[in-house]
Amino acid sequence: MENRKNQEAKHPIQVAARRSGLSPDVIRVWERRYQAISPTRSGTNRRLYNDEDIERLLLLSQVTAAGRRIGDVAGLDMEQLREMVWEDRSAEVRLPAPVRVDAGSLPARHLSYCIKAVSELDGETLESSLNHARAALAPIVLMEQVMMPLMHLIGERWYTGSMRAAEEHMTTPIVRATLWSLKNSHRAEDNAPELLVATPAGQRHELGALMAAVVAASDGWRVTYLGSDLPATEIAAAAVTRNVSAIALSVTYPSDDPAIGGELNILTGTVPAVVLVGGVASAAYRDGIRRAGAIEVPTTAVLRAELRKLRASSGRPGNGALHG
Amino acid sequence: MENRKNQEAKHPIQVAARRSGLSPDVIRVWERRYQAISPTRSGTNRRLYNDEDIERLLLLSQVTAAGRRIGDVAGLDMEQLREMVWEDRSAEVRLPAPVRVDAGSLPARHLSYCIKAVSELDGETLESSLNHARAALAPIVLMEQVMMPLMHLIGERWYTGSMRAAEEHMTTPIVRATLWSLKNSHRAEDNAPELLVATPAGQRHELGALMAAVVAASDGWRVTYLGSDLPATEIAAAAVTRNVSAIALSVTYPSDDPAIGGELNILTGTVPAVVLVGGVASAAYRDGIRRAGAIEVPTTAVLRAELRKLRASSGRPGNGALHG
DNA sequence: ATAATATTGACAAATTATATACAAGCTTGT
DNA sequence: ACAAGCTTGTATATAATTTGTCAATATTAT
Repeated sequence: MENRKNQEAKHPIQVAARRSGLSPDVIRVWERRYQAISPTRSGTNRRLYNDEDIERLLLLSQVTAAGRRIGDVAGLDMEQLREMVWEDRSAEVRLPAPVRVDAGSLPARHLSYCIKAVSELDGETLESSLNHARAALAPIVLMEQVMMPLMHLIGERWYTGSMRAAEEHMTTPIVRATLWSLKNSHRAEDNAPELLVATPAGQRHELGALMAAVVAASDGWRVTYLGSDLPATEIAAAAVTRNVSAIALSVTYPSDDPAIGGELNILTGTVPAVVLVGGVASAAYRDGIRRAGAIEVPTTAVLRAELRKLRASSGRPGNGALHG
Repeated sequence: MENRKNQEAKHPIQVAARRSGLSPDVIRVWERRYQAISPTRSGTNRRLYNDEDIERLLLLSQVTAAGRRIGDVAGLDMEQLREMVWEDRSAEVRLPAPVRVDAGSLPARHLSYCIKAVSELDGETLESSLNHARAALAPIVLMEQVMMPLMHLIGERWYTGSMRAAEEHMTTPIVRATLWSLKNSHRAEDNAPELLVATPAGQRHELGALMAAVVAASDGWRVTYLGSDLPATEIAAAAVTRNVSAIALSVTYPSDDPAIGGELNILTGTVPAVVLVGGVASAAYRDGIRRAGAIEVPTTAVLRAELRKLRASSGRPGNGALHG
């Protein structure tokens, strides 16, 4: 689907405009003044763009949105433009911080109650155990030292055969509901920065994404939560609609197929927002993440740090990239 | 859906207009000017469209709505049109269409607030709208006249291209959380009958299952909720562990593969519990349900009736007066 | 008979192309 | 710092083209 660019397909200027985010006027004037593209013409003199023309327009709209002048970049070839987009993105990329794990006794006690309830398929008790833990522990501790070990342990026992899938299926909605109410216990202020949280296509486990949502909400962000298994084009569209300054993705399946990289490229290529990627499998995609100009966020602590950095430097860099 | 195209069925132009969203005038002029379709004629010269003609008209209306000119695309074949629709939908970054709703009854008014919030991807407002509706309406009314129409409408608009998948993905977790808290607002008594609620393997939409859980919980059942996409063997194992007297399943995808029937047979064959099957696609599995000895539950009202019958026949005596 | 459909012709609205103008934001030179 | 000039997106005007809608008339359906 990706290398299948159909060079024959000719698109009218309206389609080129919608896909690139530029207005037809700008497309025409870029052609006239700088020969930025050279569409063919129909029998009645209408401009016809092929897929490469449109990709070029998209690249040009990105580099100009990054502050460059159209007159300076109109003559560059595709490869130079692509490289320039990457450079502009990776200017924001920073290296992640180390990780730390702790095994305390109080969280461990709560965890053991939860495990007991799970092994008896007792949803009611699991729910009240989690609520007790929630009252006794800080949200981060609850998530990192109760919920995450709980899910991990269930998965492990399922793998070794001492637990069934049913246990995991009973636990997930309950943990999910607890996370949701945790997230909702924070009310975003009117001028709060906007964050999109989702799980890319093919990734169906959403607890990691919900934890990211909780972290962000507790840090004052307004979070739009899009759940799991959403194609990059949809995430991009939502990001434009909400005009978010950052997107957080959670990945849990490591995959031999580097499609996640392709999805990431779509995102970083079409949306003027910082893309953060976390989840237990994020390390497996490290190269793709870096290449796409996204930021790897291995832990909730790093996520929080990156969010704070973003908020501090929030000059709203890509504010006018796409006009309405 | 796919092999069910009846090539014999001939529809008058009014039907073609309704289904494609085009006016009869436009359909005729597209035929006259561009030979976009070639309907057969009746003995008295009326145009007669078959299902493929109508699908073609629908595709053409979609690609023109995406900015293409009818003169450019009228000659393409079905496959090219389908691909074009797909490409346009995924390449476009903006939200397609406006919304309009009419306010009538009380539930309809709540629904219209929800729809507005959804179309603006405003999760916060959607959530508070649902909470208002929850406070103002009975749970059954909330589910059947607000939540279900809302999800249905979103699906419909996604199908016609005026909404994106992102809207649905934002809405589902919020509706789900509301249902969950609805379910948790009922506390089961110690001697309450036990019910298992899940979605069989391959069925990933869990909202219907959650509604069943709410109905049962509000009727005094202790509900163990197992979420979505769970193989029958797992459901059976959980049913034995919890010693439930009934299992409620929700199916939303109709499938040519009668595997659901096989799954049902596993359940009814291994577990001494009544199996109830509901959900928007339950009618499609009617034969398999009946053959497996399960009960089809087309509506929440029927579900409630069946649950009460079960409780009256096998439940504890002296527990009859819970509520009316 | 009233309503719907078919045919033809015409027309208005929308889109497009081209050229020109203009305003806001920069460089640059002093 | 300030003015002049350049850059760049947007707006206007005009002509050509495309496209949706309407009107008039004849035929058919209910």
